[in-house]
Amino acid sequence: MARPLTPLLSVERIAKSALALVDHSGEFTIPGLAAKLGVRPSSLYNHVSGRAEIVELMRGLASDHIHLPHHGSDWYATVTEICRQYHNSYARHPRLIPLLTAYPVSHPATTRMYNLLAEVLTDAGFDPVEVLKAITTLDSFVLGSALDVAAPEVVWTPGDQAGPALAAALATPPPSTQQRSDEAFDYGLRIVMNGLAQQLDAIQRRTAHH
Amino acid sequence: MARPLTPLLSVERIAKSALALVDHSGEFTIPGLAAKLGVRPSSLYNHVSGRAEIVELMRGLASDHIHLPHHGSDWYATVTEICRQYHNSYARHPRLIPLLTAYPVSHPATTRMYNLLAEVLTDAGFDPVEVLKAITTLDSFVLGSALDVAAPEVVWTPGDQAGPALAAALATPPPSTQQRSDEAFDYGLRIVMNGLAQQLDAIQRRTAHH
DNA sequence: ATAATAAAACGAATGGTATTCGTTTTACGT
DNA sequence: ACGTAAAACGAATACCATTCGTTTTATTAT
Repeated sequence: MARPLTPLLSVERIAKSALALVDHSGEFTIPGLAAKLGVRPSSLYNHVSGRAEIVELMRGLASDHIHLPHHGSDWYATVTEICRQYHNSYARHPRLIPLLTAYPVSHPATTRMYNLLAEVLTDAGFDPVEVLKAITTLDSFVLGSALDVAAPEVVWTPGDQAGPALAAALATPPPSTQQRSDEAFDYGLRIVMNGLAQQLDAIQRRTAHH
Repeated sequence: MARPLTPLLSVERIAKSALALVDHSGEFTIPGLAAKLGVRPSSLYNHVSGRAEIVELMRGLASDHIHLPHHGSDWYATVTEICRQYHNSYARHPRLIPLLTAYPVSHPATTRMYNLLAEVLTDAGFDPVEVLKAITTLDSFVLGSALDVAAPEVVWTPGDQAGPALAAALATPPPSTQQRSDEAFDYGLRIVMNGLAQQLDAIQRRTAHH
């Protein structure tokens, strides 16, 4: 087969197909992707440099759905919304997460988010050295929650190893895996945000005292 | 070569060598492990079922370092210590984390930890349905922090993409990656714990009110 | 228009990985 | 002492990612 009139492939088609493949099957292999695209594996290399780049393209597709809020007057609400957006970008593609955690790369959308977080937290009253830790805290929680979506943890099926307290906690039937995970995220985000608000109070009380 | 007087391999030797390999190089391949053990790849299969089992063995080695505290009277201190132990079991082997996130399996040490957490939180006054969410929150944060250790996020090297607020936050030089990560974990854990304490207050105030 | 260039597919080949199987020697239990 | 099973090996299989050379055709420049 020779060069077709209209190209069978494009970077975008490859990326979208790869993401669809991962979303659907959790697998990601070059032959598998090529088959889905009706093409031979080697053809992909005319458009992308290799597997790693395709993973980055998928990261981009997921990240680009992040819609950052405006820097409003209410830091609590703004940060909450940023985290929700960030979380959703992962939660939409749970099976992608293990691929992304393999190696870290900066993506423009992520950097934009960090910048906005830094601004909002700084304006709220956190001093620079705390801003960094606060961002890391939020980032860790969001990332961890994403993994929880991808890998429904032990807790939910501990079988007979569950003690009385854990068994009692598990007694209430989970509506669905998705909803369970969403509710857990909302709850956890509120916990973290309240912790940060409390920390901010402490800072301001300390400052006012001097 | 035939069966040697004293076996060259054992499950334990394989597991420890594999973990040492991952810790040192981040790579984990059967040929690589066999080479490190001075043995041919196929010999490993006389002791373990395959790559997946070796990963689980490594998970076990990491988890077994978890030393759970006694169920003391101070739920805040006890939960904090559990999380610290949990975190350390990951932080000791950062490069192992991506392998573990690939697919989730329950380990006895983890289940024990969940049980203890459920007990302590229940006794502290959380009702069963909240216990589950609280545990998930803590789990997500610890897991996310582990990923942060494994995959130093964008924040720390945003190059010229950093806005003024983020740049200011980054101005203070990090002593070391390890210490930066540890401090961030301590800070975040305090934030989350304070958030939980506040939530508990709200519960108890609500209960007393009725 | 035509000639040169580059794009975009393919097939074949390379090197790496996980795993299986049969073989051999030897340790161990009866 | 003998049979069995352990524990190494080498060879073979079946993937996977990637590279390279070939072919055909679109595009671009003269």
